[in-house]
Amino acid sequence: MKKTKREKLEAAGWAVGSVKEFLGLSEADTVLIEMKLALSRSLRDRRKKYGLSQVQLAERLHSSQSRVAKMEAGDPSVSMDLLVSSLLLLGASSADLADAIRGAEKRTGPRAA
Amino acid sequence: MKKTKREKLEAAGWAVGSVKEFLGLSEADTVLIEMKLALSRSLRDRRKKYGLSQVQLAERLHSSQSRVAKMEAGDPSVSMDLLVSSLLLLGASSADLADAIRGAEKRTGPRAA
DNA sequence: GAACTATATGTCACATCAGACATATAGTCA
DNA sequence: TGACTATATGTCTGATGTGACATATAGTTC
Repeated sequence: MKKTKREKLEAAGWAVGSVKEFLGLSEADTVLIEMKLALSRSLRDRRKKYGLSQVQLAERLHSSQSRVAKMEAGDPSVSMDLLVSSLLLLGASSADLADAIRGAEKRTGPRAA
Repeated sequence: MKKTKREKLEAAGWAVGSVKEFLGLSEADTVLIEMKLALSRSLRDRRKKYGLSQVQLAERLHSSQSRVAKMEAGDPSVSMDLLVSSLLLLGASSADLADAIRGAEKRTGPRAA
């Protein structure tokens, strides 16, 4: 079964080195976390840029100070949806979000691939 | 966090740019939906590019065919986290995701990612 | 020191999302 | 026709995210 699936994959055009993307679940997880952290930093930067406290931002988001703190801390209980919608409510454009996300590739050491 | 029925209508409609005014969606809500739709399209494109069925993709994501269908349909029950992590498992890079997201504003027709 | 502000952390009830399953629809082919 | 494949849709239950609250920590001003 698995052999068949893999054969189909490679026959469909997967580069040999890229097939590991399917198997490397933890690698995808890492990139996802990096993306969230990038959005977290972007949120904090944007909040400070407008001179808002976490409480003031929470009011604007109809949320709470503790959740804003967790958003900025990259807490696992914060979803990407919440981060993105919060950034949008702070005036970010989709291009701004794209910029924040673009550099979030996984980093395994001092050098980035 | 108010959504659900609006998103359901919108996801079913596909005339996103005009639905915003029809339903009176906020700009942030609209952009978030557009971003999710952009990721949905990107997921479908990527799956087809590798010649996978929804069932085959579901197996690799450790998910189900119905959820893959909902992801690609832009169903409101699908989170951005799920879309992004699925794309990452399909080999997308953070730069790929940035590209998909960047054009998600003021879009009125389909486009490949 | 007290009082005040800003941020962080832990917990909880409730809402939302997840995978799974059944089933419906649509297209293909013998 | 019927069998087969791919995709879509509805719903259930367990898992996860959310806002709210209490409380802790840190810095500032008096």
